[in-house]
Amino acid sequence: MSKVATLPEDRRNIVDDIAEYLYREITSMRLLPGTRISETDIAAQFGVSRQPVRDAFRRLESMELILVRPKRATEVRKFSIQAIEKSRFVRASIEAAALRKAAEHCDVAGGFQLDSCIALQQKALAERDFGAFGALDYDFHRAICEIGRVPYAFEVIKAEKEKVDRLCILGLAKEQRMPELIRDHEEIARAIKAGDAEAAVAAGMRHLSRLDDTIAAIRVNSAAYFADDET
Amino acid sequence: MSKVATLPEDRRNIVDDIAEYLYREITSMRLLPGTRISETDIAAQFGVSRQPVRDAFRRLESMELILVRPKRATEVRKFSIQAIEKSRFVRASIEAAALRKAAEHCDVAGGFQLDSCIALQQKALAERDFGAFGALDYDFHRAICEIGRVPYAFEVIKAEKEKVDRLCILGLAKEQRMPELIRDHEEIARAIKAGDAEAAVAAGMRHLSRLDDTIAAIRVNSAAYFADDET
DNA sequence: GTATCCAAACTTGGATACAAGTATTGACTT
DNA sequence: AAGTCAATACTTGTATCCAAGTTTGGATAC
Repeated sequence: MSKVATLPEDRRNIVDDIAEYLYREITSMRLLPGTRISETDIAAQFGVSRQPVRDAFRRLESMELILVRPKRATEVRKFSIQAIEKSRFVRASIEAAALRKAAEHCDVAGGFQLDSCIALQQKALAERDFGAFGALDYDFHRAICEIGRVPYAFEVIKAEKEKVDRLCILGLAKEQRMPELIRDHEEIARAIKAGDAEAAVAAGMRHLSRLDDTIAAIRVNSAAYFADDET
Repeated sequence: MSKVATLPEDRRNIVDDIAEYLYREITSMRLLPGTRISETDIAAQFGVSRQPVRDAFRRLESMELILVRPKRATEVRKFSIQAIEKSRFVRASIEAAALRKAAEHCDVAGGFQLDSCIALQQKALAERDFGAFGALDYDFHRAICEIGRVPYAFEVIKAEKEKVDRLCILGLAKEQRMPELIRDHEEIARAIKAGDAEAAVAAGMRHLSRLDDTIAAIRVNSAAYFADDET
């Protein structure tokens, strides 16, 4: 009875807490790439032993967010040009496939879902609510996957997006680009609703490529956060 | 001096050994889905403490190969219909993008690389060397990624392929289908060399879809290895 | 003043001991 | 004989201790 209710919260280990904390610190760039972190320090900070911290480190290591160097030190992983390239290729490939599926399966309800995302996004921009704007961008891309009946595609997009989003925090003048992004969404929605897969993919790829020069600029301005070669 | 030489082998932890061992056991289906494995047992088997085994378990858990249930037991993860669908969608998406790139960038050397793979594969089939046949299939898809100048794409394909390959070990009559697969490869190579991206993608997708009925059959014949719902 | 070398402090890797929860098996009661 | 309950064995989670290697800083020799 009550066990069923207590189980979910009981499942949350110390490891989960620490891993989630570090994940947020790193992906929000409060912990910068190259920063050294110590199992002992984090353990003391949370008032636990090193063991759960160890497990949390292992989890973040498998997410490629930290670099554990045996007997040496553990540090927040720097950006890798190759990793970014791979991530962007994966996301573009998945997004293209999802767009084709969406153009194929879009119905009236789906079209309305896209339009409603865009309208809310225009509202958020007008109100300068940039947090909501980002969340709605999220929703738009998720809607595409749902319309295409490939909801799992968004899991991949989300994972790849988060990798690059950490990087983009370093960028400037994001607000100026938002109207452009909304126009992209409008174009994508139009193509999907028209069932024109190729136009949807073309618009989608153009949308994604807008990040390229931003990333290139960050790579120059924040070279210290980039690894020299892949380790 | 000698330190530099000893470091690479020193980097190999016990954790790596255990994780690799378990990985091979699971992906080769020597350890069947649902089999319960214990940290203590594996530790005794390797003559080490539970600590490195724990770390190895965490690594395999993040690869979704095992399911660690706190205080209960750890077992080899069963197949999930949803996970298979997702994996196949991801691979198809990446492969389609790689094929387009390959058709765009293929030169004489690239064409020769593809033809040589196919020739060797025909030889392997004639000699009934099925191990070599599988390895060459691997090489063919890697060659496509290299020709398309997206080598990292193969890392994704490889990861997704391994997930499904474990499943396909349960299938039967793989040899009968090999000539069909070679003809697919020939068609793909022809389209790539001709620079016809859409034909290459079409042939590639047809190639991948040959697994669909095999998987459907396995799902019926080996229902015990499939999870009821996603956990 | 500079370079070299050694020692101490800090890092993670691994082993052991204990804690907490679950499943199973046995005895006991009905 | 069947069902219930409790004890026991087994699971993973956490804490602590020791081992091994790297780095860093200071002392010493030149």
